[in-house]
Amino acid sequence: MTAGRRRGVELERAILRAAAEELVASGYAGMTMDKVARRAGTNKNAIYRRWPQRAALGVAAYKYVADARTPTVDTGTLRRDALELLRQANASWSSPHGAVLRDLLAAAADEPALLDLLREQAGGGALNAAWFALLSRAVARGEAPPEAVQPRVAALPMTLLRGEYALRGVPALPDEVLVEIIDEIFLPLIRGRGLACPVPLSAG
Amino acid sequence: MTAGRRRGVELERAILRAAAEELVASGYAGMTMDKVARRAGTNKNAIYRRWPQRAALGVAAYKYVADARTPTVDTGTLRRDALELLRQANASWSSPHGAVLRDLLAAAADEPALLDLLREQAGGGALNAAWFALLSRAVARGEAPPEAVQPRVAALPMTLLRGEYALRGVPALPDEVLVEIIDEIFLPLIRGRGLACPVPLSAG
DNA sequence: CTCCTTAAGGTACTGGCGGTACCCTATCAG
DNA sequence: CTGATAGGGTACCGCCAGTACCTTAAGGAG
Repeated sequence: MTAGRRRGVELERAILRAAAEELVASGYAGMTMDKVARRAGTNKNAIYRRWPQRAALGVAAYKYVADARTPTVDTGTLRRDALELLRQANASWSSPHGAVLRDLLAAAADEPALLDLLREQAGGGALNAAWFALLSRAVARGEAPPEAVQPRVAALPMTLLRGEYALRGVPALPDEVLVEIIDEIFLPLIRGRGLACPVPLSAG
Repeated sequence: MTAGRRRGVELERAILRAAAEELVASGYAGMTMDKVARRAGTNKNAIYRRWPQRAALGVAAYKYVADARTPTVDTGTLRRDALELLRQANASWSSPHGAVLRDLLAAAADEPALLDLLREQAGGGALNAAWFALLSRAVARGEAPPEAVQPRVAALPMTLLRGEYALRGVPALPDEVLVEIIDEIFLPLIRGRGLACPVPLSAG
């Protein structure tokens, strides 16, 4: 056996791998330091030497699994672009990887420092950029008014998706919900932002 | 001293009161059974005889504080109605009472049975009805098209408010955010739902 | 008033957890 | 070869949820 004693990066990877496995197996609440140590074939000391808090290990383990793929779509129409992006997000969130993320988010309610790290992962950077790009293309095609390119509009579908996940339980959202979000809210809003009428539309 | 030994309802109220105080003082995570028992001047037995789980006590304690006021507004215009309702919700959520609710919601991520109870409290019933009433009045006044009276539209402002709370931290949302939610999203959406154009508005 | 059921009080315990201390030992740089 | 570094093993502290067991006050039935 070339066993020897693992050191440095090698051990660190082993710990992260073990932590990630515990995370997907038992959730954050079940990711015990002892269990991670045992699964990694080491002991708590080696873990605490690297991450001072259990929560820090949780975030690190999540990052270790998260592959941070940047979603890109370009189907040619606004509606199909939006639907596709939303479907990708739904698939991602309902995967084990997403379950871990949601679990971590819930668990880290009292650890404000870690919340920031997670929020970034939860759909901050790349995802938002994708929605902006989608809107810009729609404007270029004449499918949407220029006023629609706005942060709050771009973030809306993902916010609604999050809302649905918060409202319902764990399982993946049925596709009809995604279609509703797009057809009942997102697209009507974009249409409505074309009309700059501060005064009610009654009168007519 | 008329001390005596408290029994039945009297003791139950004392426990609930103590639990509620611990809840607002230290959050759900800090609401220890021992601390509740000590504050109530009793012991854990008396608590476990009534609530089999700590989470059950948490929910009961929350209900004990929650006053379940039904919000009602009627200012005469859609925009002011919506803004007022949203401001009330914001004030309620940023109050200690709201902090407890958000804390409980986060903590109960792995207790699905309790989630339902909390979700109801979190703005399910009465609040939704208020938004429906608001929309209906706007339609009656001619301020909104009848197509706007729809569950997803009614729930939208509260969903966005929740989204902002999830995104940012604890503190109360500044009023500009509420105004933006109404002016940039809610009202344009209602306007947009008047135009039933499945085909893009380009072409013109 | 007495007795007896009921429920509250007190205390101690189990088991699991996060986190720390201490000491032993393998590894690697010099 | 040697000494600093870091991994390994183990025991420990304090805290917590939940349980067991016994003592003691309260209140109703007779």
